[in-house]
Amino acid sequence: MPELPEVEIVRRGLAAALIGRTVVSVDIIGALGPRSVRRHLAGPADFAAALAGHTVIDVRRRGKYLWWVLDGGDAVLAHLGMSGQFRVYDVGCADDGVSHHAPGGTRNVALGPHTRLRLRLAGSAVGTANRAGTGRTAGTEGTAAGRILDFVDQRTFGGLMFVPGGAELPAPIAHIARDPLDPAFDRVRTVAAIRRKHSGIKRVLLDQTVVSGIGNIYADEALWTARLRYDRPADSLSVRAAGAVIDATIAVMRSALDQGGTSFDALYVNVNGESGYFDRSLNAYGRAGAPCRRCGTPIRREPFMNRSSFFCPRCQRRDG
DNA sequence: AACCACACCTGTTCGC
DNA sequence: TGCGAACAGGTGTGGT
Repeated sequence: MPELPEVEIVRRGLAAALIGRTVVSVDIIGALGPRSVRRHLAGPADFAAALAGHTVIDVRRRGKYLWWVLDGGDAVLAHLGMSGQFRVYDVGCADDGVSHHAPGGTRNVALGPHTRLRLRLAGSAVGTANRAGTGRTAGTEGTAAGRILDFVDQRTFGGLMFVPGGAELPAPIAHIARDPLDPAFDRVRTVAAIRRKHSGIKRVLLDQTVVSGIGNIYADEALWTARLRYDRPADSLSVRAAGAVIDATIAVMRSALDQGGTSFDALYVNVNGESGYFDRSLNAYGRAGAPCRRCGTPIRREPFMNRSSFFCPRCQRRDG
């Protein structure tokens, strides 16, 4: 499931693939395609029309949301939900792609069963990638190349919307707190916010208005590292303990980022369809019955918030 | 105001 | 063999 590290991998892939490119067309695919733009209240046709003709100038992220900054200061806001993917394909010259034979204008890339949106982009990235000594000029590679961007989403929890004037921070996510990997993340304020909550610490870590980007997997991993059980009251934590939890989220998410993210199944892949490897490093999540890597006690799984919590019943304590 | 339960959604797996 | 239940879980909403 995509949490912050996975979304950041996708953001980097999108930045490389989209910046400097112009949206030529937007196709909304199949009966479920409109669901992927359901949060765009003006409707699918309006979404497609609003986006066409715009050039992408940046791709940014906050927590699990990412957005494309468009020329003119508008934005396309996206969330992967549980199973959303962006996939990038080069399809040769855009000019010879205008004779659309297959539905959706596909020339040589088949539509997958869960493809909800297909964008066609033209133009090439210009500018900063050009480095002295490479012997290449930025913009040469891929000039006039056509590129396809598919939004694929099996469970349709994800989606895109066009946000006028949303370049700096799209209004629909103004309530989302900064994430721990944000350079402007305020650790002191976040620790204080955590310690004001009477809920269990895991519930607080999953509250995107307190700190964003953390989902079920990395919450369990951070709590294992900090030796806290999921239901430990947040307002019972010392400043030091709450800080340790935050530091643990940072460490585990940075580590996952270094390994390309966590993949349990085909639901998370990068823009080239490749999986990450962090699942081999997990200490708690998905390890029910397996020995705790610290003390050997079998990891326990308990239902929690319509999902599962994994923890070591011996070295993760509810009481301080 | 703070907190909590639940709906939303599809494909896979499991038990009967 | 077939079928329904359980499960995966991030987010927004509405109720307490």
